[in-house]
Amino acid sequence: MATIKDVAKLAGVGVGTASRAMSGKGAVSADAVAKVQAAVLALDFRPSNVARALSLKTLGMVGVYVPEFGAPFTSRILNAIDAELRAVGRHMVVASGCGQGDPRQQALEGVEFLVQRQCDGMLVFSNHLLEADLQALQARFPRVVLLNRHSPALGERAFFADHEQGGRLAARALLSQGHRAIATIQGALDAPDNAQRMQGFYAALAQHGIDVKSAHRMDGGFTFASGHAAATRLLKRKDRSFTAVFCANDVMAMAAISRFTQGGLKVPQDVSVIGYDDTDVATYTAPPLTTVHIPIAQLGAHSCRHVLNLCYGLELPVQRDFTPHVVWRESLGTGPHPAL
Amino acid sequence: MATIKDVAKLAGVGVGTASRAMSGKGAVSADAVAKVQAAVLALDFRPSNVARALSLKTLGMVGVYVPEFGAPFTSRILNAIDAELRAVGRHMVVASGCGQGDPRQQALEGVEFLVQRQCDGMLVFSNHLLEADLQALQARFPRVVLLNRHSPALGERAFFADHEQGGRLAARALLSQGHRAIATIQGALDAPDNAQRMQGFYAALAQHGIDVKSAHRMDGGFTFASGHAAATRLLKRKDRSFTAVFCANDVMAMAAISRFTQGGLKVPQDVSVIGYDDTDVATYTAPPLTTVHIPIAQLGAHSCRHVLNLCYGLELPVQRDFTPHVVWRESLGTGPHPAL
DNA sequence: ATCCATTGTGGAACCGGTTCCACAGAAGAT
DNA sequence: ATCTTCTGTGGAACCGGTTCCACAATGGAT
Repeated sequence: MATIKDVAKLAGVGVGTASRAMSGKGAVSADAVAKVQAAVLALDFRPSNVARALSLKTLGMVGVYVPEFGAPFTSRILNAIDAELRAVGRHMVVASGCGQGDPRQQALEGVEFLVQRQCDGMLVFSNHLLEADLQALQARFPRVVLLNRHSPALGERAFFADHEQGGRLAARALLSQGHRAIATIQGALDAPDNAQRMQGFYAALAQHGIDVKSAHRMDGGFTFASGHAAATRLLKRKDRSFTAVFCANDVMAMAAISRFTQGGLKVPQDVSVIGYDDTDVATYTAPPLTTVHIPIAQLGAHSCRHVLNLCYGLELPVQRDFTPHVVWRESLGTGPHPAL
Repeated sequence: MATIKDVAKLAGVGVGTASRAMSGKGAVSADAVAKVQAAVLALDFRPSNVARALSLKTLGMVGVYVPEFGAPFTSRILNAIDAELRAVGRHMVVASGCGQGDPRQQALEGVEFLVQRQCDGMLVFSNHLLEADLQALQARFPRVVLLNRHSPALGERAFFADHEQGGRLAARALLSQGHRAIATIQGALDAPDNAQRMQGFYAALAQHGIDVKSAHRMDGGFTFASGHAAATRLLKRKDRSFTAVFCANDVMAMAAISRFTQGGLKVPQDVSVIGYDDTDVATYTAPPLTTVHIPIAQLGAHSCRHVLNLCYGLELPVQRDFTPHVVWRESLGTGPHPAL
């Protein structure tokens, strides 16, 4: 591999001149530039960005932590981030939660790994880190941005959608179709965004004096399997008075539809289902899923821009408003009551 | 940030000794080791692996190219790769296909990006690179491994499942359930693995003198939308004599089930559907999808090990046999003919 | 003719590790 | 007592870029 010294020698100039000629920073004569360019071409010179990184104290890379590549939001977030980074010539180093230990431990480890790799900045997508973990991280490594989660410690460096509003929207969608007897399958108990959407959901129902029987409140975990299991539990109840189910994400909603169908219930004729997230699968369930759209790609893109601004002094426009809305498809039918 | 010089000074030793004490390579007295360790702790010293990389000529990172994070296999492959890399203290740099240009152009760009970033090795997952592209890449950057695809240029550095066998298994599954009138929705036309599975599928049918009417052969593109569109076209045909559909991946199969259900056809009573890949969604469609399992996670893991062996002289065991098998669920019912 | 910017230049220092090398001192062999 | 190992050591060179600095040339103003 040719080095800058080879280039300088072949071009008949000093290394300083060669470096300036290539970077365009500093004064160089047109003649020198031409000679250097010729040498670069002749030698197929590619600068080592390890050496450059050592000198400039930046690798031009941003770390991204995701719990799992297959999780609902992950792919959209990563696509958005990669596009933003590549657009400005940076790249991403991804760490996912692996190894043994609980999810928090995995996240701590993954993040630690990224810190050690000397990323210039970091994007973290995790429900399992504690506020104290974030605080400690942020003290040691200031250029962290948190995705899909609020955090006092991070303040402006946390990007999140209004999940309470999302929950309210889901509730209103059900009420507007005449449902009153409602069941829920919530997401991971320790996930803040789960708590928010459920809170918004129950609050909007309460406004109309409606309550979800505790017997119809199922715990889930945001996964296919947990949604399937929760749906099974709902089917097994003797009291199957509910006419609609709110699932805290689409993955669980899809599994629930699958389970209901297997159990002989028709969606939406026998039971309506509303999901949350509007991930890719939602359009292609049977029937297609009515769900609350979360603009997660934008959230990924803008949080990435924020990191870029922090790390490289850029001034990319950053937006912080990620308002959810309901996408109407076919899994939500009309219920027995008048619309509210 | 403390440097090794600070550590050496505080410990009262030379930098050479400090380096040796930390790495454990070379002779150092127990006394020196103790002093260095104390200094490391006192200063919270973390070696710069940029500097280390410059000296050792390796960054300890492996590049991974994937066309899209949300594509069916992507998440399983990435999970597997990340686990393997982290297990040996390496990390991955991911580039996805973004920017404008056709998929081939995007792949070329993404791969080029990784080369320039000086990865030690590279894992490429792309159907769109031409054989000539692979040859050129491999000449310039020898430590490339190709995923899910055969390539003469790469030989042992290409890892792939036996998709012809997969296609045959799908055909036999349909025949064994008494189906003769069969429709197909194939994947991307330019994808080698699509061609292989379709070839195996048609060959196995032909062995029993059965043909798929050209009117029942639909083109797809491995995406939800393309599967949905193909199913729509099948529904619109006046001649709806088929009793089963083979879809070249699960994503299209899921969309097809959704579309059939919407069109008033019951799966599997009116039409059977068999998918391909056995991705996460397959278990939770309505009804659950019978499909051909491809051990893609193992393929990811073992190709990654191969790269590790190439790059770092490791001797991790590498397996190259990725035999598909059918996973029986409920979307495939019995047809009107005797089993074959 | 003298002075002062201005422009362009080569080389050295620097980034922070690893490793080679020369050399000191102790232990063992003759 | 002398000669050889052997262990441990500090410092210098090195990796390949960037940038600072001293120092020409060049040109214009006085």
